Amino acid sequence: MGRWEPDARGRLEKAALDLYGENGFENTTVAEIAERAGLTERTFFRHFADKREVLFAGAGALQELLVETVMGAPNSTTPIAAIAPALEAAAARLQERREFSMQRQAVIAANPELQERELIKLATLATALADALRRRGVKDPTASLAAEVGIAAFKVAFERWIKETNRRDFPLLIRDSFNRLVAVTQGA
Amino acid sequence: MGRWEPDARGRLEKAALDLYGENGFENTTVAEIAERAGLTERTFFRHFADKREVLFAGAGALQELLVETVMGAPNSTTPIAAIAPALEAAAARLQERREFSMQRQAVIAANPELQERELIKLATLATALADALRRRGVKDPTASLAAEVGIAAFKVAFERWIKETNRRDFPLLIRDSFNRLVAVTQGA
DNA sequence: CCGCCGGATGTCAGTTGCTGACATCACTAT
DNA sequence: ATAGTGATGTCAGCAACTGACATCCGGCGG
Repeated sequence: MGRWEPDARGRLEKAALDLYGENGFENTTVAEIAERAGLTERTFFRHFADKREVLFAGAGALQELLVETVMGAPNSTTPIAAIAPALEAAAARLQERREFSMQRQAVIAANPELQERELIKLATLATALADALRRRGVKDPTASLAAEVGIAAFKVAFERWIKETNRRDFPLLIRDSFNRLVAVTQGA
Repeated sequence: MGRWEPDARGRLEKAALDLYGENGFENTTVAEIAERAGLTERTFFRHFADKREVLFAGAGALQELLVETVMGAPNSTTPIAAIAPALEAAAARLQERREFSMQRQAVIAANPELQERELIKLATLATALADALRRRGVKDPTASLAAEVGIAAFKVAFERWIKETNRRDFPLLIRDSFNRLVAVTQGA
């Protein structure tokens, strides 16, 4: 056995999510999170850049999944046809951890600071998507536009997935968003 | 003449923008801003919720403009056709204060915290747009989708407007974004 | 003309997020 | 054995933000 209990980072993530849920984000101090995880405040900040970031540790993996899926699409596909499957794959990934996703989203929905962080993470995903498209030869501003629109579709689908009582399939909601997207832009 | 120099709020806004530009957002303390404006730190926080908000005071007016323009569109218009002119009007408004808009954007571009705030302001605009559409009888998720897509088009056009050396007309860039949008979603 | 009230500002103390510098201590490679 | 490495602890300090209370001018009723 090592010198310390293993998975300090994971303990901090769990303690933070639980405390944010129990007492709210604002009423939770970093010292409390660290204490529940059996660590010190200073150590928390060695693992996470700030008090919010602890909820967004998984964003990197999601970005990789998106980019890999886009890059793996057949060469002939249009930008949207390359992006949509990537977003569906990401949705499936989130659906695998439904409990966690919902607990996390409830915390975020209750606090504007956390919403800010979520938005910049989504914007980062959009940038990564646009980058992937450009590497596939798509020119700007088409690449940026397709990426931003894709993320917009994702946002709307995600909100529906969370809000609806009869839990529909998340990737299916993504597909539905894209279908409606076509209809909406037709009527311009 | 009043008891104090007039327009304390305006002085704070100008002092903040200048100092953020001169020394960077992080290297500027609220005490410095207040001092330059001839006020105290406490007074700064009475006018603005936090250190970032001082750069986003105009967001409310922009939102009103958007909503009013959407509500003023003819009854028969499609969601996108109602939104696009609103965004063009907003673009025109920003273009009127080109100097200010650019100075402000340079400061925001240099700091992630400010980008977060900008993103949540844009998200608020999207919510307001969706709300306006719903009041015009557009159902969800079409309303949310149209609003989010509209903001996406705005973001891309704004970035182009700022970046390009040969300053093109901002509302025209908005229109161009929407046109490309149709093409991109066709190819799904 | 007097005194009271209201609103914008100032003063002060306190909490909390976050950082830099340095210490500790098991584990590991030589 | 000894030195080095990496994760953690300790401590001091800055700056963002807040609540409580004081101040002070202007207006307004009497």
